[in-house]
Amino acid sequence: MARKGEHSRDEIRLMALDAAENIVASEGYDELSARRVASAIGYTVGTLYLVFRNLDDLILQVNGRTLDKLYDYLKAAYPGNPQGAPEETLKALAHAYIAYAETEASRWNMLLEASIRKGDVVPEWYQHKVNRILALGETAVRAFEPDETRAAHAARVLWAGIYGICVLRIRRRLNLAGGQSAENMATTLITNFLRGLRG
Amino acid sequence: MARKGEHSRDEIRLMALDAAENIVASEGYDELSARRVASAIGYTVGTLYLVFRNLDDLILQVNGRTLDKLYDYLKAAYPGNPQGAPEETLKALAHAYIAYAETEASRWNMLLEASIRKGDVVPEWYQHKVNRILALGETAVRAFEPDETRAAHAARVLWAGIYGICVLRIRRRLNLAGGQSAENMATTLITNFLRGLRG
DNA sequence: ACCTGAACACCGTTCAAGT
DNA sequence: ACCTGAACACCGTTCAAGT
Repeated sequence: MARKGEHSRDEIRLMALDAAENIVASEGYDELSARRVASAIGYTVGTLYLVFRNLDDLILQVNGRTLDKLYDYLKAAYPGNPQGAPEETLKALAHAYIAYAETEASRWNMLLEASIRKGDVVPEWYQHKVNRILALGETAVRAFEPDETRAAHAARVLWAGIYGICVLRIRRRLNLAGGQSAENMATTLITNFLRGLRG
Repeated sequence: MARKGEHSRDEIRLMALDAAENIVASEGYDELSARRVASAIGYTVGTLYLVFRNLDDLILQVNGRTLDKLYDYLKAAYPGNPQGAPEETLKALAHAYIAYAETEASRWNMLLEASIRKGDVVPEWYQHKVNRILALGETAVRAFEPDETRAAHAARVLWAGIYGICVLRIRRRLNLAGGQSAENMATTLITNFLRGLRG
């Protein structure tokens, strides 16, 4: 199939990431394997290990792209001027986050599945992508909590809450009670938390 | 090894669940496999499939036992009379939940790892065990929200928040900022949410 | 230099065959 | 009746060998 020098190392890398995303999107995370990615791009498994450290590395890089897409998605939902109505801004952000987790369920689920092998640490570039997303909410929270450290703390707590709701939704653990939607739960969370923060 | 009739079907079942818990506790969820469980109890893999539908079924049953243990653990931390100070009760519950997730990290992580194969539904007995845990918080929330439906909703939102914090902790995604502990985050969440609920 | 192909040590699941 | 053992169709990862 693929002959020598037909694709650069970076081309192979991008082809592999695309292929991985397609497999996960169409058949689910469980169907993702190094062998399947390799055959999808017309290379042997061995080749993948010239480009990625291992399968976890490939997954981490797919997740990096997902975090970028999520960031863009949230930015688009961000209603212009945060000075206007910070509470509405936060709700819009949360609902956009939930909408992304839902419409791109396989991709978002992959963020959750990615396990950190013991000893490994989340790389710095990955942390950066996460922090950029958190920063979106932080700005809005500062309207309620001027102290920067406390605002950062509060924003993270809120985000963890929305995150928990999404995990329960994606893991299908939310049909426990009277079918409350993730959106309703997020609204309840934000409304009460911010009212409490105001004093 | 094991000869005919040496153990009843139910004995084999319990031996397998114990063995699975030991493997996960000592070597992590990734090391759990049907073959390893089988050899740990001195039977062939095939035997496991006489007792369990498949590996996911085995995992689900281990998780059922974990939910029971978690329930007992939370009950023990429950400070007697909820009439006394409901906010303290909720904080005690949340901190106990976090403490369990931390001290029994491998077990709690397994609850999260268990994926619902598409088409499958969480069985009724499992739902029941989850609901029993949620009910603990619900009672305390009713002091702030007399309406039963709304109290149930609020309790679930709070629980989802604590859950999210625990997921982030277990997935090692919490060392993002100034090392805020899960306990601090839970306290912030509960304090503000309840203050908001009060009006 | 770049990639292959086979090997190693594993998987989950099934089921004819043995005791 | 109860359990085995081998088979099937897969894994992740490595690395000598080919072009």
